[in-house]
Amino acid sequence: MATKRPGERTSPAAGPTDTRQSGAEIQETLVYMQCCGQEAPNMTESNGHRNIMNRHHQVPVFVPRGRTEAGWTHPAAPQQTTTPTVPSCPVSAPDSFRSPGSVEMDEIMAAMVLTSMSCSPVVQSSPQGQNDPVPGSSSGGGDMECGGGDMECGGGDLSDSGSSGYWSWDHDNVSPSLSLSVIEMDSSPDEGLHTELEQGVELNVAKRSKSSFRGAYRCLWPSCGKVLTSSVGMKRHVRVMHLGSGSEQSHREEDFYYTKFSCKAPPALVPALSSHVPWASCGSPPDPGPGPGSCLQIPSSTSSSPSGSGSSRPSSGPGSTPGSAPDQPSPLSQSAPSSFWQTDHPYQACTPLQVTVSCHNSAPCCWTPPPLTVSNQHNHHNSQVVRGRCRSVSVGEQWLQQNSATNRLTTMRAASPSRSQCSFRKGRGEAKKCRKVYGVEHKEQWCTACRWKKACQRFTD
DNA sequence: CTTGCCGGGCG
DNA sequence: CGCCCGGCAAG
Repeated sequence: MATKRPGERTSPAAGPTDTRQSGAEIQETLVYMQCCGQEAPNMTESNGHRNIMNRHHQVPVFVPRGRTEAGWTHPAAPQQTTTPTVPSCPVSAPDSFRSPGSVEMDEIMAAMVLTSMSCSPVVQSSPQGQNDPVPGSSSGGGDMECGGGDMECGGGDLSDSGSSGYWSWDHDNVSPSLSLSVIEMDSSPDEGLHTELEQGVELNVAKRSKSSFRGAYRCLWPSCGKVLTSSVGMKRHVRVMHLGSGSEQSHREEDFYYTKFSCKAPPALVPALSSHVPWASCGSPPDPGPGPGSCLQIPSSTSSSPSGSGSSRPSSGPGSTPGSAPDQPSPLSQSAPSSFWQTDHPYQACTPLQVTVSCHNSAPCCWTPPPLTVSNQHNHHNSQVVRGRCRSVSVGEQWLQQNSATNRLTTMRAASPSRSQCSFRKGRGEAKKCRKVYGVEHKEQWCTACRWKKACQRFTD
């Protein structure tokens, strides 16, 4: 587990997908970055390994586009005097470790990279993608390179942390979203359904992100459905109510626990969708839909990706790509989830096993095994992924439980009549047997089998 | 407890 | 084999 090739995972992170970066955006990014920069030290403290990354961008990875919310920063860095609210004066942050100028450059670079990363996990596989977005940076190629280097380093660090923190991302501050990437990559089989859905989702998300729409934020925490209009507020809510204000990580993780949804879409949908995700991810991950996908999966993935760690930073999560998924335009979201569920389970239950198990008798025996097998198979498929998920993180688990995906499965197992040793003994047939027909008194009229206490030959079922 | 039968033993 | 029966499982 320990070491993983940082380069592979992390560096590629940058996503070509999201290239649209206007000057304005950049500026915004800058602002945030700097704000973060200040924070960085604090955050870093907890995880020694991340230093490198932090230096350049401890950023909340996702840079809120289009809207500058002062709020974004404050939770993290209260001490900070300079209010980022005004995007126009990025330089204002005096605290940064380096001279403003250099910092600026690096930060910009970092920001871009991160931004891109957050947007498209897909990219992970293609390192080149990273650069794509960068071009925008007027600054210098040289910096670019540096940035890349840093990224890599960062990646390494991250991954390391990831490895160690597999079971508890809390430790490393590895946010759930990270896992996403992993899942996506690992997971294999995709079913048409899933794919379709995902595609749809993707599209929707894309649309959404492009067109800044106004929405509300809904807390995804299991039993909490709180809806707030401001992301800041939601973050705060999550942090305070669910994460506990104390933890530093919470700053970044809040993002995962809430989702943005458009006013149109009924909040209810949101949770549903997200809840499904877990399973969905199992089935179809491949399509790493950019940010969006990630958003959806986040909860579940959280747990799953142990190593995943690094690349997709927490950031991107829902927050930045806000809406992440949930609020899709109704139709999709609606259909998707429900279908997921229904399809899913039945499917699981029946599919594999029936085939696998050879039933001599039509009887119960056959049925029994299936569930078990199924579940197992399922797990195997995603092996790590699934397991990780299950085990892992609180949130993920909670989600799962909530949705009872797990529960159902479990239940199935338990419930499944483990008649076990199918002795093939015929259950009591409905047909009357000689004994019943003729009665004990007329034993002589019974068929020989019956007389011999064997299976009745006269009235076979 | 009653039934239906499997598994075996005996001749 | 033909006959019987001990014993188990389902109802």
